[in-house]
Amino acid sequence: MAQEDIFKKLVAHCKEYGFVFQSSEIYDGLSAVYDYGQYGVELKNNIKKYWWDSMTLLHDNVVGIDSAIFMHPEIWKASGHVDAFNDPLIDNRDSKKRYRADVLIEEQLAKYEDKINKEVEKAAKRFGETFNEQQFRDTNQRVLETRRKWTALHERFAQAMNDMNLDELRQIILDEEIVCPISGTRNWTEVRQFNLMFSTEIGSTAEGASKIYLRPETAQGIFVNYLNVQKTGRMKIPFGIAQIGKAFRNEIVARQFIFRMREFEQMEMQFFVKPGTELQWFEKWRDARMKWHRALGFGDDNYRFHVHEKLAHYANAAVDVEYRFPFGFKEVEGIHSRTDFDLSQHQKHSGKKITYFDTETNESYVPYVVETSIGVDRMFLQVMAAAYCEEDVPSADGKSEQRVVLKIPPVLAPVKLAVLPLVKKDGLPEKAREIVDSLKFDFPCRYDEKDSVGKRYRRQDAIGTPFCLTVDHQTLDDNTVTVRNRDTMEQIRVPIAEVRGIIAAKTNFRELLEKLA
RNA sequence: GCGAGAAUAGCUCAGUUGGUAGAGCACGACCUUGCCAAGGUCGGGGUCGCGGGUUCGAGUCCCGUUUCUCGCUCCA
Repeated sequence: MAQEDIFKKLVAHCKEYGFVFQSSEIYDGLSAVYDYGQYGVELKNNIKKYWWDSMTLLHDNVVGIDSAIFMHPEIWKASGHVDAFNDPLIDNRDSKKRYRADVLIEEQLAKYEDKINKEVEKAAKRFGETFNEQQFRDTNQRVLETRRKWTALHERFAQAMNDMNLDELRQIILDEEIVCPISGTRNWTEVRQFNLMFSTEIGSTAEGASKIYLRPETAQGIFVNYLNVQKTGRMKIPFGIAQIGKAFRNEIVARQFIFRMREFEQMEMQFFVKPGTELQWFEKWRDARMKWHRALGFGDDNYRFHVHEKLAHYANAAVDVEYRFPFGFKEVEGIHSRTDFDLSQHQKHSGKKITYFDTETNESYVPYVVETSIGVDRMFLQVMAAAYCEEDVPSADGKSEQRVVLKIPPVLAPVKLAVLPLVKKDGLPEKAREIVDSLKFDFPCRYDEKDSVGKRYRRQDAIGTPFCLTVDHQTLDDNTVTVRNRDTMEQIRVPIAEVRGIIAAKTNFRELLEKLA
């Protein structure tokens, strides 16, 4: 089956079985925003717990925080988001191509510079042989003319960018007769600005409200709390701060289901280190994070690193963990060596000294940062994609049929155990209810008595329940039940008293975390 | 954001030249069977995405709009 088909089925499955719904669906939906359903929220919470525990339990030098979504507007100037997230874009109506208006104008400036250089080069070569005063004057005139144009354009452009005057930017493109490289025409649309940050207002308008942004990443909440945590937690470098929280980006095109959403959740850990040691910590965390992914058992070959060739302005090393999705390898997590960019920027913009005094070396420095940043929603999609299976199984009449099963690692599964009376009579339902009541304090259990037991097994397969416990007539005699394994469909008969221990051992985080320690 | 296509029950879909909406599965109740789904009987559920227009009459034709899919574009 084509990989895209599997992806479509996965999306349909997510909706049909209560994992993910489109936001505001009864009002025709809201683009690129999704809600998690009754099983989705359980899976998502389990993923978050796996990450949180692996960070804060396994490392005594990593602590968590939960910072607010609203932050001081100056933070986004310091971080570079206000500038970087405000690109002016223009479309060519003929080629249907979109360009950054500022880039088009910069290219025009570069053309002038080329022209000047070529003239000068040509003249130097010619006058090396013979000198002609008239030619010299003409060349000089042309160079001066071009240089004048360059200067005028440069000033006009700088002014327009400074004011973010979109009409002026468009006018510059028209005046300079800039054409689309594809269509060669000057049939341009208006210049539009797509601010990737959502904004709202804080304070009552009567008293003069001020613009405030919904954070486009959670990292800055950690950076601005660096001093608080370091001091109150008596943290010594190296140490890390972990955070799970929502972030918001007004994506121009946000598609591919929950892979790219306008409102999404990040799990980020910023690890503060001594300058000069950042690359070895970068490597350590890169490997630790890969281990975390592979410990889930979806197959080591389905993960790979993607090393960034082009680095963001703040980074001196960056790598992605990619997973083989049905639509190709895609980024799930990023590990970045962010240098001291963020803390230095906040030091500059806030005017507060953000340095660490190292008592071992008696040095004072701005710490370097190694970041691990993973999207909860992408991780959720990755688990669902990896878990979704269509299997041929033998049916009662000897033929083969298909079952859809989510092979979610038991520790992440939304429901751990389904308790099923074999028949809906003879006191079996009552006995089954009794078992649910005794186990519901330990892990999520579900009771189901509707339809044949085979059908109930399939329903549990579809939501990834790792174990089904069946109460039959023998149970009433000797207090034993059968426990069915989701993946092998094999059953074992065990005393009721042992069920709690068996299920708990397989669904506890301890076993998984021990692989990472 | 641009272009093309689509939208009818929870899901998958049918619905003729315009004449007051159907199937299968799913769901609920009861009966029956009883360890790997789809026996029987009965039942609930749709202002046909939304808003206008044409018409005696619109699921069907026209316009707008929203959402989705695909392509382009974008993507710290």
